[in-house]
Amino acid sequence: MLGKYLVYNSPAGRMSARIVEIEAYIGQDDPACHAARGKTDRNAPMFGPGGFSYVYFIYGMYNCLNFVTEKRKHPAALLLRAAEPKEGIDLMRLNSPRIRATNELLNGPGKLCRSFGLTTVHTALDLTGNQLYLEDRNEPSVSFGYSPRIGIRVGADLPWRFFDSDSKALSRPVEAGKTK
DNA sequence: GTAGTGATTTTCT
DNA sequence: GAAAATCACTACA
Repeated sequence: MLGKYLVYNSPAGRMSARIVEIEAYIGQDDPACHAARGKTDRNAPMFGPGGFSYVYFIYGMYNCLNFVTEKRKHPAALLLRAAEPKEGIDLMRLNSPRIRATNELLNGPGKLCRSFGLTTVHTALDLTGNQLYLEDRNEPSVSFGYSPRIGIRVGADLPWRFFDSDSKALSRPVEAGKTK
């Protein structure tokens, strides 16, 4: 998924961004995964088939966007943490007026959803539709790195965060010795 | 430039 | 009633 393009045809216009940072949340054995304690109203999309969105509300102000990856009854998702704005940058600025640098419009899971205008009404969308989807533009493979996941209190020892180590739009600096 | 802390509300126990 | 897959502001160097 790293290096692919996220496209969102919003009511206000088309926006797209190159994905540069993701985290994996896999199954009921992963203590940090929302699905670890069973199915609830919130995490229900993860228990459905792959290829759907999962948006959840967190910390009273922010939303985070995930892509469901596995088949039915096998909860797993990728959290989109950061991306480089490509199209619709003006629209993103309207949603995040306090952010000045273009590279900072999408460099965090909360900011990514805010700049795109995504909320929980966008959860469980079919990613093969024409509203929210991925595009593979066949760009050269990226130099990627990995690190422990960020912002969680359990399962933080698993190195399931992956990022494009050449990007200037990461949510955290590249740590020494972590690139491949 | 980095480090520390308040904001704010849904969701689950 | 407490915690949460976060962000932005403030203080200080």
